[in-house]
Amino acid sequence: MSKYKGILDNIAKYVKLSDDEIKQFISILKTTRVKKRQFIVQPGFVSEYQNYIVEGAVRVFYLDDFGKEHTVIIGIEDWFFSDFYSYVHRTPAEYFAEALEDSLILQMKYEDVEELCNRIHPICQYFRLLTEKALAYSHRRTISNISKTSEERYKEYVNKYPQIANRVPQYVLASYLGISPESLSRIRSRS
Amino acid sequence: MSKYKGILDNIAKYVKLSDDEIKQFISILKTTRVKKRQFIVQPGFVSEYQNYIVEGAVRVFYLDDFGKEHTVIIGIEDWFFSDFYSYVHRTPAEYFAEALEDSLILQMKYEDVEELCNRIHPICQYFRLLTEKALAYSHRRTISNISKTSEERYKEYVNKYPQIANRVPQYVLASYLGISPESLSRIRSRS
DNA sequence: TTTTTTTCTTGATATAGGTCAGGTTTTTTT
DNA sequence: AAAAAAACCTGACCTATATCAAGAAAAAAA
Repeated sequence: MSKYKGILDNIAKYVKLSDDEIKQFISILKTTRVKKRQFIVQPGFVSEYQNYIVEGAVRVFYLDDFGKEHTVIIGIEDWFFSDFYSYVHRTPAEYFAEALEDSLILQMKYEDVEELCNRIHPICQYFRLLTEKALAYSHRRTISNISKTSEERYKEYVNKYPQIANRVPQYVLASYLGISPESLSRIRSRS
Repeated sequence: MSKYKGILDNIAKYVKLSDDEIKQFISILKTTRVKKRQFIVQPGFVSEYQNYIVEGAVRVFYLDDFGKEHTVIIGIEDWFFSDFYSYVHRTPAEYFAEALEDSLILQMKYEDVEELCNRIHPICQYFRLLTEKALAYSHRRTISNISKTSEERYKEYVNKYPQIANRVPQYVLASYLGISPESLSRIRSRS
C-alpha cells in the first residue's frame, strides 16, 4: 500500500482533486523516517515543514524556563503537526517535535504549500477546511483546560482517544493535560 | 467612513481582490446592531454566522453544569467570533456570544462563505490564512493555560492587550484566564 | 439625585494538585 | 541474560488558588 494513501484519502474527504493536481501535490512531499526520541523540529530554527504522520507517533512540546515539558500536540497516524506558530509566522520555533516511536512522516515545505495553494484552488480549500477543524478542536481544548479538573480532563481524553492514551508514555499524556506525572498516576489509581 | 472599511482592509493585508470580488463579498454581509448584554449566539442553535466586529466588544463563553462562566473569546474591533465548533461542524452551539458593549457587527452565513470560497480562489485564500493565524494563536494560548500560573497569565494578557484589559469587566477577564474573580482581584492588588 | 444593579474587594477557610524524595517496575540496550 | 535507562508509583508535605461570605465601590437606571 502506497505511503501516500493516507494523506490522499484525507484530502478526498474534503475536496476532489484531478489526477494532475494529485501528482503536483505528491511532488512537494518529502518522505522522512525518524527513530524514536529523534527531534523533527527544534527551538531556534523556523519550522519549515508541515508534517503528516503516515506511521508512528509524535509529540510537540515546549520546554519552560524551569526545565518542565508541556505537550501541545500528541499525534499518531493521519495527523498533521508542526510548531504551527513558527510555521505560519516564519519565526524561530519555540517547541520541540519529537518522535515517540519510529515513524514515517511526509513533509511539505511552507513555500511549496503556499505556492500550491495560490495556484490550485481545491488545495487551498483543503487546507482551509483542515485548519478550520483544527481550530474548532483547539477551542474545545481551551474550554476544557480552563474549566475542568485534572481528573475530568484525563477521563475526557481517555474517552476520546483510548488508543492514544494506551500508546504514549504516561508522563507525555500528563504534560499534555497540564497535570504532573505524579498526580496523573494518583488519578489513575483511584478509578 | 464606510462600515466595510475595516474588514476590507483586513482582507487586503492577505490577498488582493478585484472590484467585482469585493462587491460579491460585501453582498453576503449582513449588518447587525446589538445592545450591551444582548446575545448573538445561544446554545442549542447552530451558529449560522461568522461574525466580524466593526465597533464594540463581544465575548463568547460557556456556561458549565455548576453555573460558572468560562470565556473563550474576548473580541473588540476587527475581530471575528462565533462558536467556531458549531459553525464548522453544523452542530448546535454550546456557547453564548454576548455583546459587552453596544456593538456593530457584520455577519456572514456559513453557506454564503462556503459558496464564495468555492467560487473565488482569493477569498478562499483569505479565510485559510486568517484561520491559520487564529490556530497558531490558539496553540500559544493552550501552552499558556497548561504551563503558567494565574499571575503569569494575567500579566501576559495585560501586556499583550492593555486596551482590552481596561475595557472589559474584570470578571470577564478572569473567566477568560481561568481564574476566579476573587483571585484575579488579589493578583491585581499585589502588583 | 436617589435607588438599584452590577462589579470589585477583602477576610477566613478549604482543597486540588504540585513538589520532593525514595523505591519499584518496565523497557531498552549491551 | 545482565546492566542501564526510562517510566511509574507512593508517601509526606506544601502552596496556589478556589470557595464562601459579606461589605464597599462603581455604574446604570429611575
